[in-house]
Amino acid sequence: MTAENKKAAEWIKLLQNSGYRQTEARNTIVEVILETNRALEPLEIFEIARKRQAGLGLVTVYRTLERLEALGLVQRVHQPGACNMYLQAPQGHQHLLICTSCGKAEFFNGDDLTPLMETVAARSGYQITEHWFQLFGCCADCQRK
Amino acid sequence: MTAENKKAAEWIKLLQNSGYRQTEARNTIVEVILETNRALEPLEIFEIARKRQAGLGLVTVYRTLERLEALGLVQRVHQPGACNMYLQAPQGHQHLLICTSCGKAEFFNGDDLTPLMETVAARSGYQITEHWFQLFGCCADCQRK
DNA sequence: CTATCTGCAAACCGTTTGCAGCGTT
DNA sequence: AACGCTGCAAACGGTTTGCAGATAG
Repeated sequence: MTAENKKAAEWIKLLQNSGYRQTEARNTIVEVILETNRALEPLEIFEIARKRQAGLGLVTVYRTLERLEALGLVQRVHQPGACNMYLQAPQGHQHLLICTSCGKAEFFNGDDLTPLMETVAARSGYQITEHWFQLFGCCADCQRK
Repeated sequence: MTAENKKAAEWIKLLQNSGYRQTEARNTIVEVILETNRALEPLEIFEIARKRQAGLGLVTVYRTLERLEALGLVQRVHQPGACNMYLQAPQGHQHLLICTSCGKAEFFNGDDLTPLMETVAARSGYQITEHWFQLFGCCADCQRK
C-alpha cells in the first residue's frame, strides 16, 4: 500500500466519521489531490479525475472540495494570479513555498516569525490572531532547465 | 491642502505623465481610495464614488483600478474571504496588518524576514524571488469595544 | 428504507469587452 | 482634430443552486 493510498483511506474514513459517504467520485477526487504535489484548480481536478471516472461532474468536485476543506484536509492556496487552487493541507501549522515555474508546493516551518509578530503587535497595538507567510521562487529542478 | 488632496494631485499627475487623462471620474475614484484606510472592493468604491458623482459607471472603476495598479499606486489585497480588494500601495516594500473587525489596514517593515528566507532557500534549494507576509488581528480601537 | 450523493441545467455574480458618443488635451 | 475616456449592454467564466433520480449505509 503506497503512502497515498494510506492517506486516501484515512481521508475517506474521516469523511465517514462526519456523516458523509464513501463514493466512487470522492475516492477518485481524493486520489488526484493526494498524488499531485502542486495546487490545483477545481477544473483541473475535474479534468484529471474524469479521465479515470467517466461521467464525473464538475459540481461534484466543488462539493467534495468544500467538505475536505471543512475537515481541514485540503486548503485553498492564494497566489498573485489565482486564488482558487487547492492543496493537501499540512499537518500542523506550516508555510508554503511555491515554484513559480512548475507550481510545485512544499511546506516549511516558520517558528522564527514569532518575535517579529510580537514586535509588530507591541508597536501597533493590534492583537494578532492569524498570519500568512508564503514564499515564491524557482525550485532546484526548474533552475537546472 | 490636506495630505489626501496633495496625494491625489500627485496620482493624477502620474497618470497624465503616462499618457492618461484627468477626468472627473478618476478624480473622484482616487479621492475615495485615498480617504479610506481599509481595502475596498470595486463595487464599494463605485457606491461611495457614485454618491459624489451621479452617472458614474462601475466599469470606469474597474478600468481606473487597472491603471492605478499598473502604475503601482494601488495594490490588490488578498484575504481569507476575498481577493478582490484594493488599497493604496505603500512606498517601498512593506507588509500588511489588517484588522479583522473593522478592516483597517496598516503597513509595517519586515526586514527581519531575510534570515528566515535565506534558511528556507538553503534547505529547499529554491531560488526565492517573492514573498507574501500578512498579519491579521484586532486593532486597538476594536479591542476597546 | 432513508438520507446522502450525483449530474444536469440553469441561475448567479463579479469582471471584461464591444461600441458609439463624449471630453480632454 | 485626435485620441483617450465614458457608460451601457452584452458576453464571459468560475461558482452555486434546484432538482429528480441513483446509491451508500
